[in-house]
Amino acid sequence: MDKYQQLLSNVAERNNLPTLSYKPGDILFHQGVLEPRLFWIKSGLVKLVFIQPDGKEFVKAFLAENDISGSLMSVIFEKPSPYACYCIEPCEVIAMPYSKVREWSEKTPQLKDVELEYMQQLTARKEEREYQFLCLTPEERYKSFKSGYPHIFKRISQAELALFLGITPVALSRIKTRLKATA
Amino acid sequence: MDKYQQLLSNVAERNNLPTLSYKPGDILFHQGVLEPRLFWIKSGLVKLVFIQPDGKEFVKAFLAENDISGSLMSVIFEKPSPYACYCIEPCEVIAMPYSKVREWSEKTPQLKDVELEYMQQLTARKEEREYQFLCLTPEERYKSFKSGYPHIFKRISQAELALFLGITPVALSRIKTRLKATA
DNA sequence: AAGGGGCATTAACTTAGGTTAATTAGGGGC
DNA sequence: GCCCCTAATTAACCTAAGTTAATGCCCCTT
Repeated sequence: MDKYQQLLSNVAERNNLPTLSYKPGDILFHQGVLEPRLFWIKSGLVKLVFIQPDGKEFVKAFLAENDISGSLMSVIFEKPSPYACYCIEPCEVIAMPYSKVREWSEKTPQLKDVELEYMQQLTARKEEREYQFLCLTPEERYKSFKSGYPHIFKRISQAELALFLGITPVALSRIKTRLKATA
Repeated sequence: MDKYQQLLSNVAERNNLPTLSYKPGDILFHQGVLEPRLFWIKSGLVKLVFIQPDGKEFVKAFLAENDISGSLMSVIFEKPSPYACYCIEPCEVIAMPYSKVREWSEKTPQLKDVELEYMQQLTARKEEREYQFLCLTPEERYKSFKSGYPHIFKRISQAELALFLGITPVALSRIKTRLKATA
C-alpha cells in the first residue's frame, strides 16, 4: 500500500495535481457515469454507494485518509461506474487520471509490481467481505466491523453502517438492543 | 483470460507438469492448509467451500473448464487457505506451483501485464458478487445465476446452488415454488 | 418388479429482518 | 433555556428464511 502511495505521490508532483476540498454531502463521482480518475484521499471520509431505481441505497465501502477511491469498472474497463462516491466528512483529495498513472508506470517497469500488489490487497479485502456476506449473520458482521474497524465505526451514522452491513437501520438498532440484553 | 492461459500453458510445458485426474468428491486442496499451487482446470467442475466449525457449508464459487482454481491467500500471501476445493464432476487438472509462474514471469516482463489483467478480471467478478449480496434478495440472486450461468446451473445440485446463494436448500425450493406460482 | 438411497419438496413452527409510523433522545442555533 | 431538526429507538405487523422432520420422487441396483 505504501509503495503505491509513493507512486501516486510522484504522479501528483510531476503533473502538479492540485489538492481538492470537499464538504460533507459532496459527490466525488456519480453513479452511471464514466470516471477515469483515482481519488487519493489525503484526509476525511467517503462512502461508495449504490442507489437502486426504487431509491434504496446500499453502501459498498467506506474509505478514509490514505485510501484510494475510484471505480474499477470505470478506471480499468472504461465503463460507467456502477456506484457513486459521497463525502461523509470534509475531505482533502488529489484526483489523478488513471491514464497518467498508467503512462508513467509503463516507463518504469518495477512499478508494475506495485500496481499488481495493490490489486492483490484490494482483492484480499473483497475476499473478506464476500466471506462475511456468505457465512456470517448481520449480527456477526456488525460485531466484526465494530471490532475490526473502530476508527471508521466511530465516524459514521448508524444508518450508514446498517446499509453497509446489508440491513435496514431499524434492524441494526434491534441487533444492538439484543446484544445489550445478552451482555 | 486467454493470455493468462497462454502463460500457464508455457509453464506447464517447460516443467513437464502432468495432467491429474480427480473423481467427484475428491479434494484438490484443503481448508486451513497452505496450498501454493494454482489448479488449471482442463475439464470438469469444482467448488470452493468454507466449512464452519459447526459443520455448516458455504459455497464460495464454482469453477469449470478453462478456469483457474486456487487460494489467493495461500498463493500470494502464503497463508493457509480459508476454503477447500472439492470436485463435483470428474476433472482433468494441471497443478502449477505459483513460484514457477512467478519465476518465469519475472524473466518476461510483458507477462506482468497478463498477470495484472488476470487479477483485474478476478476483481471484476468479485465486485459483481459483492453487489449481488449487498443489493439483491436471494430470489433475485437465484434468477440472476440461472440466466447468467446456465452452463453451470445445469451441472450442480440444488443444495449446492443454495449454499452458493447464501440460503438453505429448503429456502431455495420455496423460492422456486413461489416463482412457478407467479408465472 | 421391488427395494433402497439420495435429493427435492412440503409442512409446521420459530426467528429475524422489512416496513411504516410513532416516540424518544440529543445537539445546535437562537 | 427553549425550539427545532435529525437520528435512533420502539412498536406493530408482515414476510421470508432457518430448522427439523416427514413425505414424495426418481433412478439405480438387484
